[in-house]
Amino acid sequence: MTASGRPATGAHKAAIRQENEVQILAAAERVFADYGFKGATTARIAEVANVPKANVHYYFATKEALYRRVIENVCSQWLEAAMTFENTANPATILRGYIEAKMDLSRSNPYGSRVWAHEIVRGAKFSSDYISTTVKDWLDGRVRIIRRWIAEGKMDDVEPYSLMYMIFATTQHYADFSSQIEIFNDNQP
Amino acid sequence: MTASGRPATGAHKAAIRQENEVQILAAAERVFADYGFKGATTARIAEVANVPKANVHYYFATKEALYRRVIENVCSQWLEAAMTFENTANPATILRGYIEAKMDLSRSNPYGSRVWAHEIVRGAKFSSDYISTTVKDWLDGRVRIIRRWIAEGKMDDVEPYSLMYMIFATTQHYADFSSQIEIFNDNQP
DNA sequence: TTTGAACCTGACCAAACGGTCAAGATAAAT
DNA sequence: ATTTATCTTGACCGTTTGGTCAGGTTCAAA
Repeated sequence: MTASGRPATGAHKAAIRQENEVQILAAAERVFADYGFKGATTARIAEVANVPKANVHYYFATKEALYRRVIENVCSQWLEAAMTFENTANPATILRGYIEAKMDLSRSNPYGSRVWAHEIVRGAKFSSDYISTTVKDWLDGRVRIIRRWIAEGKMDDVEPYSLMYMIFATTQHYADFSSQIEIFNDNQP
Repeated sequence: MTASGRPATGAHKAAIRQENEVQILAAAERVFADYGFKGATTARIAEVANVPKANVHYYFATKEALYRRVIENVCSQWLEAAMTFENTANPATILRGYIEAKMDLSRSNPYGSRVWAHEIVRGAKFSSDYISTTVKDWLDGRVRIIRRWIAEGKMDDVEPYSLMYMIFATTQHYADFSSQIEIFNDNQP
């Protein structure tokens, strides 16, 4: 095995590695979403990815390592959705853009959202380091921008953290609780 | 074992059964909240409840039966919180009362909320029957009341289901995602 | 005091699980 | 053509898990 996780030589070998990693990661995302960390089995992930179980362990040493990769992929997608904060439009436009980007992600990648939900509800056992550094820095940055808007009289004086939590809660709800909403909606998606 | 789950004779025996069931259910709620259905072990539940593992199975035949009891307890608590809809105050007062009752439950019983979150994120495998009957009937009833308020011009014309989902999402977020919020809050609860 | 139903529990078991490994297949470098 | 590194996989293993069970204890009714 390559130490770096990147192939040493050869374009074909590189393509094989790339393709298998992507396939296993996608399968893992689905299975972790449906069963949580403990409930997901490497055998099931292998089955969904269409590779033998031993091959899953060839590309990802442990179930935990695979899970961490899935978690980080999801979260980095979300952080990118907040790029809209950087432009100079008015707060209403920027926040609407962020909310729409977040809703789009909930629709296009509900599995990732549900993996994250499992992880946090469980107590963020594997992701607390990541949250307390990368994610917290990101959030504090957006909160500072909101406070500036308020100071400049561009928006109502709301508690910025509560506002962000409300956006998180509502946008992710449609992915995380989709099974409940579908039942309420007479099983129509 | 009694077939009905209720003791046949004797006040003392009845008290023992009652006390053990309550203790096991409380322990199960905590453990299911922390680990999800699959991740929770009957051994851990027994440990938290301070009874031998075999005794857990004496009172609850299977892990699934115990889980179902926990789930139903949580949901019936929530349905009771919506009693405020029945009185004749104006919509703003009624909705504020409901939201406050829901927030109080999130604070007083975060474990139950998190068990429910695990269950729904996983796809509502064990609770879909309950949701499609009891919970759906309850929700449709509240939606009819909101539609009436709108028709009477007592509140803005918002989509009632979306409003209810927003209340669910925001009130439960503080219990379900408390580990994330605590980290954002510099690990102060 | 006897009897039997309900309660209690240590020891046990089969199944499922994450992970390992040796042996073979493939492809790039020499 | 040979070597070497990477990829592939069926078979296997130790551990954990939900659940069982036989044998014992407690308590109330008769």
